[in-house]
Amino acid sequence: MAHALRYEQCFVAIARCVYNKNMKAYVPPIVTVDAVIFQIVNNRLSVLLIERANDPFKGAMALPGGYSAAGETTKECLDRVTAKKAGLSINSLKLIEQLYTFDTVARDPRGHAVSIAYMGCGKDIVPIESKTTQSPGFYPVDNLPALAYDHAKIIKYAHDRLSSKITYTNAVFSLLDQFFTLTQLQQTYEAIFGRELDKRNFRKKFLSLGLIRATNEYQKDGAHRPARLYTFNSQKLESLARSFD
Amino acid sequence: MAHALRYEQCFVAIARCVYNKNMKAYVPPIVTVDAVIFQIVNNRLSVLLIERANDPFKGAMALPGGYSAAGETTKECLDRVTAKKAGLSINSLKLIEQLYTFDTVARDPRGHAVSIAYMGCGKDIVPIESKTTQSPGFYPVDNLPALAYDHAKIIKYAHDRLSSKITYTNAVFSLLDQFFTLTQLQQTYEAIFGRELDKRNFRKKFLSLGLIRATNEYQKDGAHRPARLYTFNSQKLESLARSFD
DNA sequence: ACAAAAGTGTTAAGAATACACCCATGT
DNA sequence: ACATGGGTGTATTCTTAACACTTTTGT
Repeated sequence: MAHALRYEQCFVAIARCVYNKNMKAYVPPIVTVDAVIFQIVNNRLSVLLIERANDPFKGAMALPGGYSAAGETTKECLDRVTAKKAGLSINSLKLIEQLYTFDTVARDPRGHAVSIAYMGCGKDIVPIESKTTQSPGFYPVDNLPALAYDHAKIIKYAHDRLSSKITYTNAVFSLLDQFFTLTQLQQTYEAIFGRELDKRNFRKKFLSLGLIRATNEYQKDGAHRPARLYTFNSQKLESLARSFD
Repeated sequence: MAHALRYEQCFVAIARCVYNKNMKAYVPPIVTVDAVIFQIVNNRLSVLLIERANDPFKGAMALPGGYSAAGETTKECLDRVTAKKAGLSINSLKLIEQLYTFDTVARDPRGHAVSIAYMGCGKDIVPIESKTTQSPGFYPVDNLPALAYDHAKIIKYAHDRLSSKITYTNAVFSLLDQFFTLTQLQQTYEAIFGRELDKRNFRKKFLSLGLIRATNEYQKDGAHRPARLYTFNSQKLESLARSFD
């Protein structure tokens, strides 16, 4: 009975969605979420992938994602599915934002799916494996394996968004430790842009933006002069006075 | 029987979405689309609104929008609902792009709805009224009536997107006629930014971008010197070499 | 002493800003 | 002739881009 009631509620929900073109009843599209989670690994921009446990695309690498249910926001849904499949909570990220909603009818072989993609960034993210995780791991974006669905396109979209985001906001903070050297900062930009920047110009310009401040700490890191550590004035996303690069 | 079969298919669709947290069955969220359609009216940025025919928010002004069904892309859905409720096809727009997906659980009083918002721009758009249209009209964004749902927030989001879009792309073309004067171009920027620009600097900079070319035509428009007409080299969205303003 | 990365300044070219008058037309 | 909006240039400041050597440390 309780079940019957719920199914009736489903019917009500569907009935609202029904659209009578050509007198045919339509079902609502399935809503899924997908996460593009970046971090810097060995000075390379890398993205979190899992290995699909089931068909379709069983065995292929894919972004962590899953079905959304009514009553949870898509962000809550995202947290649930990344925790389950990739062993990490989006709360451990320093930045998470909605990217784009991908909706080609033929996208998912099982039927029409609307996928709301999010982009997240963090530092020193380590997936915690469990019975439900599917071999999560980070893969450099410039050398990705074959991917399920249209996930290669989604990753490219996220990478493009991140590239432009770091030019007009302080979004790099999300890929760095709280304290970092100017070289680490520059290498993060270079990893995302995929090209080298001039050291003197980079430092001059970045310091002039007033986003970061020097600390009195130094990082000793081998047989060379120690590097001064800097920190962001704000760990929240802010727009730059003038855009970068 | 045919109906029973379809409902079964619905169940299958829902069953895929069911998520058993706390052993409760969940229904998928409802997917809707909303259109933020801009045009310049009397040198003011204006947005297309309809008057809601039904509850909730019956009688209030709202963005045209409606339920998405499986088997159509969200853009196809958008075209269908704007044609029905506002009497215009999105094909009559010079620009249409997906904005953001709004998904707060409490957004729609009827239940959890995920709304995929699109932004469109055009010139000389005239809604064609029919039995299904709901008093469509354009309202200046700086003087909007009370709006249903969270549509005020969606319009602000679209306006912000448009403001930044015209600084790093040639997107203004979508709000202008094929041939236009530099004053019209400047007024379009001013209407979107909500502030005045210097005439000489504006012209110098815009012409230096190489996006438009002068024609040999002039627009005579009253008791003053006729204005030269210009045209965009491309009517497709392109990025600017350096950003504007 | 040497290897390795950190740190630092100048010059030249280009872009942004501020600002005021003459031009062509219709009445 | 006058009212109206169209059209134009210069000087200053700021920003960008190109470019090479010295400093500090560990071995």
